Amino acid sequence: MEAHSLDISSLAKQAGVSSRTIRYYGELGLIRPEGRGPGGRRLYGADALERLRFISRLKKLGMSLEEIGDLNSAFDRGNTTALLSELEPMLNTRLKEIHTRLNELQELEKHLTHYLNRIQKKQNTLDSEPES
Amino acid sequence: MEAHSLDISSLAKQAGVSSRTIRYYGELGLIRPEGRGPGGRRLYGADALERLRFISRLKKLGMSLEEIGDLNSAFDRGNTTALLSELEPMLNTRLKEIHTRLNELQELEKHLTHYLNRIQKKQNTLDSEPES
DNA sequence: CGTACTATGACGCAGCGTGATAGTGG
DNA sequence: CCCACTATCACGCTGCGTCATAGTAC
Repeated sequence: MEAHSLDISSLAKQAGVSSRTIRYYGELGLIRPEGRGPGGRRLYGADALERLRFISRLKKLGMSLEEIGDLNSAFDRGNTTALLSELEPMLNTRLKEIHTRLNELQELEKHLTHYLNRIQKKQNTLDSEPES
Repeated sequence: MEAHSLDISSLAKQAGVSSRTIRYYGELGLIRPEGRGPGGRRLYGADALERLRFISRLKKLGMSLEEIGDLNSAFDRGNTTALLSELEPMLNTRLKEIHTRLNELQELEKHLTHYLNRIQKKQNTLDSEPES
């Protein structure tokens, strides 16, 4: 194909993911090779790298691959406005979930600390005391 | 069996879990019925309820079923000292993981907030400065 | 001629939810 | 006879890691 086509492992290295990950994203329809080289090998264009980085950023923001897939058409059209307006509610949802999860973990932390204190004091009431 | 044997759904209700969960715990060797009733139905003693509650408490502390399984022998022997001494390092590990996770989530929160701000600014820009 | 890499296919993981199918209690 | 409940499979979910098998690039 094009002179600047990348094979799967080159792309993987540049994007900081594994080849397996790229194949998996392919199964989900998140990325496609420009074409296939000899031996059926996937050949990717430079846009694939950009797309992989886009995916990685969204994943870092806690989005699922399914949600990311939902943004595909906007990304494909290069329609920034549409992309942003779809992205915003998703990220807000994520933000709420993170707050919830933060609270849960802080609760958990308190319980654990409490438990550990009790253990250290050898106050064994593990299997009979009710919990708050 | 014993007059106070419980069937799986009664036990489930009292323990606040599903029948499926109890069967699954059975597969993992976390709980066993005293015996089987007519039709092969599982019959549980009162100790099963106690054990399920123990499991639930540990799960609330973020422990995996596998870790919980490791505490089984101590629980079976009713050896509180042994149980506590095995439990403590596990809980400490959990606590560290929770701290790590808390930090990650807080980072994530910052990124999300930052991103959302940029989106809103971008949209404003795009709104006032239509397609060129 | 190696051997490192590729392709496809499929199981594994955590903790159950959720059917499917068939046998039972009351 | 009904209907609700039980029993035993077994797939689904999330995001790949990893192994198996076979073909291929260099």
